[in-house]
Amino acid sequence: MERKNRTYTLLEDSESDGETARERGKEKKSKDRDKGKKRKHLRQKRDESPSSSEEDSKKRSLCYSFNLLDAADPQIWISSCDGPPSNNNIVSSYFLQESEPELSQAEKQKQSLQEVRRSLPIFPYRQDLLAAIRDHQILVIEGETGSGKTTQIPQYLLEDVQYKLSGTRMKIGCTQPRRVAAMSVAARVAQEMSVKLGNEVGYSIRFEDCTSERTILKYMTDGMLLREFLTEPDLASYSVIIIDEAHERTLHTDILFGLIKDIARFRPDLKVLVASATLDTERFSCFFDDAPVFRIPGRRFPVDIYYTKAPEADYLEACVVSVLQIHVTQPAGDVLVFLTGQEEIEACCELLQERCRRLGSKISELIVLPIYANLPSDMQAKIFNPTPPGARKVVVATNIAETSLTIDGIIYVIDPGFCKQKSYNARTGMESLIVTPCSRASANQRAGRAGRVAAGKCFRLYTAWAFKHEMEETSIPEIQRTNLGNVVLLLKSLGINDLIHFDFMDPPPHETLVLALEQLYALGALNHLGELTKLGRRMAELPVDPMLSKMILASEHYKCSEEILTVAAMLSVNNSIFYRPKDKVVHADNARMNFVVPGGDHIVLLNVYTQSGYSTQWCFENFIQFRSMKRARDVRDQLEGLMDRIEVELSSCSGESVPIRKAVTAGYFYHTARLSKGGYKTVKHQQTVFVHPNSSLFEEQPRWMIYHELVFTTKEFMRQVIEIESGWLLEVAPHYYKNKELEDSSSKKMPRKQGKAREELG
DNA sequence: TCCCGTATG
Repeated sequence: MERKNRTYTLLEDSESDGETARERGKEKKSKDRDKGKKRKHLRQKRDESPSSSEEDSKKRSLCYSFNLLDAADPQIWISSCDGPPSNNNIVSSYFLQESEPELSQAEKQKQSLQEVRRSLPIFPYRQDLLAAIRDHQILVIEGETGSGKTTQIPQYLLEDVQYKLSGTRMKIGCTQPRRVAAMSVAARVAQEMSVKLGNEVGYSIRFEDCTSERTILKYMTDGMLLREFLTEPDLASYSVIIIDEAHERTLHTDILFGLIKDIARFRPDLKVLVASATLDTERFSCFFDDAPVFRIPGRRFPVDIYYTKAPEADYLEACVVSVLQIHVTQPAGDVLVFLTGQEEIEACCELLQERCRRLGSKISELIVLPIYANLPSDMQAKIFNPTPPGARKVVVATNIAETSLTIDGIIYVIDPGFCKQKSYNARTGMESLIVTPCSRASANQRAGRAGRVAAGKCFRLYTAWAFKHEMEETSIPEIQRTNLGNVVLLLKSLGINDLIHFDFMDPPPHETLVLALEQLYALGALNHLGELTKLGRRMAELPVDPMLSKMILASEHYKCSEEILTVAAMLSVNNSIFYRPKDKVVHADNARMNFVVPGGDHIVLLNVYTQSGYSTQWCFENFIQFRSMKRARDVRDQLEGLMDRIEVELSSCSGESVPIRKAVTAGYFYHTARLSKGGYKTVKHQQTVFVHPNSSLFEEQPRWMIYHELVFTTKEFMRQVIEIESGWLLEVAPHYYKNKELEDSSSKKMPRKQGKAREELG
């Protein structure tokens, strides 16, 4: 195993920081805590022969980490315990991986665990790290994957004498971007500390709080800590907050940055650690008032990087050929191919299988396996099966394999350099998902996947020039690519009124904030001064988007809260409820048609939920994603549990459609479209939009519709629509709609099928 | 006429 030289660097600029922090501390003690204040395509050409490029000056050698313990890198994936094993969420567990069949003495096991701990790259830095944490309130930790930072730093703190002596024992909180990471890391640390998971060491994720009063170390998702701000705006029960995987720049992590930087000012006793992979640590340091950076190396095997000599036009074909070349010319080792989505992956797998069939016995066995988030779990699990001797495994993946899961045995990575990226246009309120060149950081992450178990090779299907000049250094942070309605409501409820001047590390587009504020005002969540109303406060209690929240609150008036809770839960997973594999499109579409009822897609979703048998078998037969159904049930249960708090009584309209659609309208009146020549026009922006072909109303043409979301793919599509009557708009939002707006001036000529759906409703 | 990259509360 090759290791990079261990270098210890502690960048220090702010000599007076400790001083001022202490002074602030004195100030704080004398005053009451003021909680109210808180608040190009890269044209590509494949190398003729990847292995023959020794002389190629473009060949690079990078080192990447070998990772046993990092949060983002689960090594073994097993089915979760609850429910049938085949179709559940896959859950990782270091715990099971570590437990050996021979039941030797617990003592012996404990010893070997401590040996493993001492062998981690971070171990030699233990004392310096503790000293740095003692001397600085905020510390940026640059730790490569596999350094052990996620599991070890909290333990070092807990073992440290200083920490033990520092008065009241308060919690250490450590955030992770993903649920599985929070769970598996907590399990690992509990094992290392010989405590029961949920006692001293626990985790907190949505739907699952595995902590107790004894918990002093809590791993959690970043979104969960954000929610905790609502009940504890100064995080008083924490003495240390660790923001892990900060480089991923998730929406929630970015908001946490601003909030934590703020509370750190009047809580000098709070220690903040921002842990990130290499890259960007200077930016974190800069944002946190020049906080020092502490560097820890990781463990890694070298990965040779190969580029193409010229751009390649057809990267799918290039992938297929590259895989086959590796298979024929390279020593044993599995291959990981990064593509952008389900369709590409299915096409690639088909091509590979077809060519292998044609080559027949001339080549050894090639096992081709797809993986993407929407693939049913039992099919996902196949990628973790060990490759039989003599065969080679090829995993064709989306960027799910970039951070969310790790496959053992990968030696070769093929990277065409693209990914699908969501963007949000605040002027139209439209989302789009577009294939774009990925960032250099992303490309390096992909390459690193080849160097986990041994030295590896990464074949980049673009030129070294393109890598250097056409790719961005890092990806655009999520906060700049997404609708912020939810975030704005949360910040408002934390008492942060001036969002335009909120301390964002990378501020979102101005229009995004303005649209979010505008919509919250229209919903009645904000008054004309931009302050939260009573309604707004109730809306903020629910972990859903503002319009959905308003819809739920409105359902009380229409006596259909039971149904609306279901609709809300189903909408929150709607993009993946119907399973539609390419080879069974007809069957899948027929199965879906069986659920169609009049009124629109929301009513269809309600119908699916009502009819759904809680079994994998039922889901399989009806082309429904079991995982999504399970999630919908979880969301619904959670929301139902919150109804008390927001004072909504549970009631049912026995599935009658009009009250349900009126409640939806009360939340989504901003999303109205009216029939016009050649499609629909949104009422507020006069934008031409179309009914999505998957909609139950695709062939109907009701005059007025409410859409759940607007997405641009090949056209401007409304996804999830219901039919409404224009009069309802005046009923639910008289402050927003004028009678004049709703007059039908343009519809002298009625389209063929107009009104059909309504007749059926009776 | 479709196409859902990945997460999260």
